[in-house]
Amino acid sequence: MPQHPAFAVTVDFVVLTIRAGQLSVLLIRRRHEPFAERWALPGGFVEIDEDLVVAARRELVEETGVDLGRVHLEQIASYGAADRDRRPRVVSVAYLAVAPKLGEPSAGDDAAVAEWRGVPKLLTHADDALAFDHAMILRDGVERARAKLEYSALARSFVGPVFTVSDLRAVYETVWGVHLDPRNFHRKVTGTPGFLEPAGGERREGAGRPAERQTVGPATDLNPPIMRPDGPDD
Amino acid sequence: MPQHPAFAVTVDFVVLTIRAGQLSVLLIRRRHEPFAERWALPGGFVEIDEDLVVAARRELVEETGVDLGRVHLEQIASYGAADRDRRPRVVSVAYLAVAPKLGEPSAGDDAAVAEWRGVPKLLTHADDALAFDHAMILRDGVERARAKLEYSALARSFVGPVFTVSDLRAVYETVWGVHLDPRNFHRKVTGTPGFLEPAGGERREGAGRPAERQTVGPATDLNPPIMRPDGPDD
DNA sequence: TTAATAGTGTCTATGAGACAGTATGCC
DNA sequence: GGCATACTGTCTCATAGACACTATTAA
Repeated sequence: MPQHPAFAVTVDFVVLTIRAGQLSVLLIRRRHEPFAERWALPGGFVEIDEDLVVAARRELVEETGVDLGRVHLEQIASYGAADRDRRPRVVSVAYLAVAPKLGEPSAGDDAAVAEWRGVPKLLTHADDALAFDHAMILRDGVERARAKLEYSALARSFVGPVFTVSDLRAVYETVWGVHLDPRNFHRKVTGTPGFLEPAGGERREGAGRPAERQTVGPATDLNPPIMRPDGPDD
Repeated sequence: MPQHPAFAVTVDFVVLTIRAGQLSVLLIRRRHEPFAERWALPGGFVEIDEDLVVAARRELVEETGVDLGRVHLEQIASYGAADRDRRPRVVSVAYLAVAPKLGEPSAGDDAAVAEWRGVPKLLTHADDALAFDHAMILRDGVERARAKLEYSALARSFVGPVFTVSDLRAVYETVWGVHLDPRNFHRKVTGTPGFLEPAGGERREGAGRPAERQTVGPATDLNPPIMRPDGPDD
């Protein structure tokens, strides 16, 4: 039997949420080399007997204090180019989490700073701004989220348990960076069986007619999908 | 700085093609423990300075003699449950390849046998039939291929450089396990700009009017997609 | 001629996008 | 009242699915 080359395995997290009307990702500023003082996705080394997702959650808590409860979580991909890291060979498994507004992060462990950063601005210069190949991971994660809004019920993961159709529309508009017709959107989401359940009651917010409260229905897929318009328009 | 736990990293390949009118996957029968004599996806350990995709191609050639030229290739996901393997901790990165009819495989290296196996029958008892967690990997790979037929030009990867609309329809019918209306399918694929380019000339094959020869166009995405009918019907 | 496959045309139902109009709140 | 937001209805256009029909071959 051959000797197996010894790899280090890391997990990295793309945690997305919407803050201040902007698609945001949780970043840390690295305390140690390599890439000390550079911004990076939270993550770290997997223990030898630790499941990958467990490791990802642990590192997230250690570095940012953010505890993902039962939020949506899925694997993005693995990144293992032979020259991707300055240390001995590393393969990194990236995960995507989508959550409603979480608490403020608090830096800990290997992180000097932990905070939410706006995605649109970050993507324009991510290669310069982020450590390792985290720019690519971020792009893949954001694109995954954007794509899943089309054909899955992922959008509900960005809002709390009770929300309105407008809240949901804001998710689509924010993540896609487009403007959607409120009337057609309303007809679409309320007409998709199992996507929304009326929660009863209304919610007043500033001017205008109060919106009916909604909660999540059993549907996990949208069929037919909500088509994404061609490109950003705002 | 902490010591990094030493992982072994493997690559596994789900190579799909259509043989004898059936969606087929390339499997090997393992020569060595663990899971000696069991069927498995081709794959093996990644060298310490080797890119993941390079390793996957190398292992495929070593074990099956199949050399993927410029065929479609993408990562499926990584599989790293802490108890997934009997050996020291292993994380496996799985790749999907889709190719037109390749040569006959020839067993080599760690493989006692290498051959194409029909996917539908395999999926019904994959957990018993395949080593490690390769049943899950196979399912994920097949589902990825099925999904990508809808919105991408992946179907062309199952056929040679010159083909007919019927060939392409056979791909969809075989991979999805459904029957499609030949007339609507023809209208759909010929009406999607950039999907097909007439290659000139025709092809006679048994009875019936000869089909016009086609070759691949520049399009990589299908918009609107070709919708997959509800379920298998043959 | 018959059978088989390739390709075109036509009808209908569905749904997306545009947008008028109504309901109900705040100022 | 004026304005903003929520919600409903209506129109049009595009397209998927069903299927009639024509075209071209082999047997």
